Amino acid sequence: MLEKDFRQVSCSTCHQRKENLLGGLGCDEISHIEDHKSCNYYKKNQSLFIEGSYPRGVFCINEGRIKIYKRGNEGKEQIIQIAKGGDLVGFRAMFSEDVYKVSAETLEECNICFISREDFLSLMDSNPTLRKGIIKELSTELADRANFITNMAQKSVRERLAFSLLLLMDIYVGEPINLSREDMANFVGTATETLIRLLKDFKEEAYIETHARKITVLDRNKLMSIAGI
Amino acid sequence: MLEKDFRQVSCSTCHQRKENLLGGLGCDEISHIEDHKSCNYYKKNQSLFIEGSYPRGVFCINEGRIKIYKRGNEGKEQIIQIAKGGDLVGFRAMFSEDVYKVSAETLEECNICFISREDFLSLMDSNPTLRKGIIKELSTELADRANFITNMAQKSVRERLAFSLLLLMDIYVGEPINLSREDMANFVGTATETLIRLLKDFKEEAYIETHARKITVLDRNKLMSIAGI
DNA sequence: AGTAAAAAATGACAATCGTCATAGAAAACG
DNA sequence: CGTTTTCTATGACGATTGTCATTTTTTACT
Repeated sequence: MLEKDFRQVSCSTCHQRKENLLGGLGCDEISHIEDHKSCNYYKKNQSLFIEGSYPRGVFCINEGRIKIYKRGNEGKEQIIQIAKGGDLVGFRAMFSEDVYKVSAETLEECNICFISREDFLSLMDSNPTLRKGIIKELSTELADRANFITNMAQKSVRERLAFSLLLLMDIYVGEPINLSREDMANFVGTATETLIRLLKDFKEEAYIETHARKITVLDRNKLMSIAGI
Repeated sequence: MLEKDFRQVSCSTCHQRKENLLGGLGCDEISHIEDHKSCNYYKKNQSLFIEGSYPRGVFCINEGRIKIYKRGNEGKEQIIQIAKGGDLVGFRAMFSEDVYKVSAETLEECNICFISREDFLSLMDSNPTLRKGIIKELSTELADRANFITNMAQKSVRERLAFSLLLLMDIYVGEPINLSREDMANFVGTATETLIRLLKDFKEEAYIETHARKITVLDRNKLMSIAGI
């Protein structure tokens, strides 16, 4: 449970910022953001933005996890990415000068700051380090997605589930993976029933254990060999 | 068939350049590239770069088409993108300061210019228009790939084939689509045999016609409704 | 042009996976 | 604390799709 006074976060002391794309900012730049940003508390399952709307700025996650997803034709979500504390979200659409092509929604309680489009773009104009960081981030994500596409096309659901569990371990560091079965299925790219059946297999083979919806990985190496990495 | 004298292309008169990311360059910048770039003729099925190697610059396609692909664990290719005349290729890995995560190979005879990493990066430092163009391009491609992932996860092979044929129409403008069945299958993300069977269905339903390996779309609207767009 | 090699096409078959229906467990809520 | 609702789990079944084997067509090469 998040503290109430957590809701107003200071950029200058934010430990998340020091590790992320905004880590290289100067004091004056930070205080400028500090004065202009807004900081909000979000409940679980709240929407940050939806496909088709115009971006007005970027979201900087201080605490909590969110899903970035796209809806297919029948309305089914495909989760493209799960972002966590420290991640910047929603800047891609801003650069493409177009509407959002994906939606974002909190998976749990979150504290999230918001920096306006104008502030962020002017920061990028004046700060080459930030600029390079952003370009590098975009490029790295493109490579990740090429990999995601290849996995989708060539791996079985079982292999993709093993792969996804390993990815989720890096998102839920030190804690059990805590996603609804439907969200997990939409991340792996399968039907909820199929996902549940395969989780059961993994449980019986003792690669994972579950407590209610929470999943703990017991045999990381085995999952890696199933995932083919 | 490409003319021999096509092989040395001048940037200042290049009609491709005027339409692409390098369209906003100044005269001095162009002449600098002109002096430093190299220009090469490639045969069909020649490699531009492969996964795992370090990028030394960017490729600017003057004429011809190339495939960008990633190999899955069993060695099967997944085609991520097909680039054509005017496209810049291979700059993502350069920005991520890492090895290529994909490979590139010509699909036909090509004329391709090469600009070194140093030249290109310094051009980006000095030219804000180019920089913005690159960032926009990266962002747009990220959105495209989110869509690609969703299609892979949620559409049937038949739907993906219809979708792919529509994409290929934009790559083979005014000419029939000319890809090997294996490459098409690796683009759609299916087995070659399955692809051939579905092409046969489309042929029998008169949505396409084929002459040898070449495919002409007859009923664009029908394909759109199958693809779900 | 003629032959060799590669690519495309077809057939048969099995398995993965999605869908629908329903039961059971957990969570939410007054 | 019990009731409602949501989520998870399981069963049955069929369709889509991948694999292997083989034939036919096209392309490449001398």
